[in-house]
Formats: sequence, structure tokens, C-alpha cells
Amino acid sequence: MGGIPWTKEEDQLLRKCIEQHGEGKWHRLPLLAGLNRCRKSCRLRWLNYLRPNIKRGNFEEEEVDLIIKLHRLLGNRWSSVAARLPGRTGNDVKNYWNCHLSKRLNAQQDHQSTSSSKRPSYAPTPHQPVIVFVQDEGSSTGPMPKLCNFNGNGQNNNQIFENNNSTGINASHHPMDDDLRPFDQQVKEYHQGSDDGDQVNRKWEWDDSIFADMDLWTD
DNA sequence: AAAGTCGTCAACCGCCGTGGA
DNA sequence: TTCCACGGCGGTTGACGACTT
Repeated sequence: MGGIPWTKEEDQLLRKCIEQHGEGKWHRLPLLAGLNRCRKSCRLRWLNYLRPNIKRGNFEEEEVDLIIKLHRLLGNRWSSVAARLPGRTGNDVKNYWNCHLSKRLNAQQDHQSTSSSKRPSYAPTPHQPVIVFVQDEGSSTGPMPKLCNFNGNGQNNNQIFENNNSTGINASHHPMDDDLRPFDQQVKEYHQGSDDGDQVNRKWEWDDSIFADMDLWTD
């Protein structure tokens, strides 16, 4: 393991302390619990192992499917992915991805890249929904992320896009104007560009909008 | 049976954003 | 405005068990 394993006695002390004082105040917890561990270790041990309702064991097929879909939408934001998987932690999801899925998907991508036409590395596979940043007309909040589908040439499939008016996408806005840079970069710039000082709420706001869109897509 | 290799996953590390002083 | 403490997160590490040679 990557550190000193927790003993049953330490787990007991941590659990007892959190039952008494509640979650949070991690900086005080080692002292309160009488543990010779740093605040981060205590928090991690609780969140990844001791918290009630944590699901252990193999991932089910539905969970794996969901992880793949969510990762496509969110990238390596493991805590956000895990938030949609009841009982699973970000660490679990991350480990599962690194051990199982990244290799599997890389192998698939290698196979695709040798058998299909040229496509930019960040471009989606055909009919794979991706996020584009759309400036809604009359909106003062700046570009918002929306799901969009692509055809096999790496171009937007307008048919699907325009049929998806229920997502709130402005059909008069041509999707090819949208930004197709790598997702992580767009997220970073999106947050950097925020000037309302409420980035956390805003992040969840658009996460939810993406999932609302995704539901429409998968229905 | 022994040695070497690989896969898994708990734990740690370092960075970032936030809020309060 | 700056500094600092804290919470939170993703990336990485490394021990250990399983598997292969």
C-alpha cells in the first residue's frame, strides 16, 4: 500500500469521534480522536472506507457503463462521477478506471485509429455526444456547456442538434461556431472566465444541466 | 517450489479554490 | 489586497496477493 495501513483500533477511534462530533473540522479531528494521523488521512479514511453505505466489491455492468458515459462527459473528475454512483467513492472509481477501463478503452481506440479515417485526437467518435459551449441568445451568463452529437466526419450532426430543442439549445446558433478544444481546457477556461464569484454553485449548475441533457440523449 | 511479473487498491502527496482575518 | 488555514480533489506510489514462467 502507499502508506501505513490503518489498524482496527484507529478505525474505531475515528468512527467514534465522527459519531460524536460529526463530519468536517478535519483539522481538529486527529487531536479529538487521539489519532497520530494527519487531517487528510483521517478524512480520506472516513470518506473512502468507513463512511456508512459504502459499496464494496466488483462493479456491476450498469455501473461500468455509467462510468464510461460519465467519464466521456466529465473527464477525470472522479468525485463528480462517483456522486452519480451510489455507494462508490471517487477513489474507487479512479482505481477501477486506471486498472480496467483505461486499458480497455485505449485498446479500442487503437483499433479504431488503425481502421478509421483521420480524426483529431480530441474529436469524438461518430454519434458520441460531446460537450460544446453555447452562448444562448439574450443570456448574460456566458457560454453554457451543452451536449452535441457528431457525424462520422467529425462534423456536427445538425439534424440531431436541431431536433434537440428541448435541451434549450438555440437552433439559430450554428454549432460549428462552438469551441471544440479538449474538454479539460474548456472547463478550466470556463471557470477562469467566471466573474460572479460563485464558482462552486455554478459548477454544479452546469453539471446538472449536462446530466439533464444526457438523460434526454439516452432516453 | 521458487522467482519474476502483473494487477489491485489503500494511502499519501501536492496543488487549487475558498473564506476569514 | 494579501496572507494563511482549511477542505477537497486528482495523480501517484508501493505493498501485497495472484498469476505465470
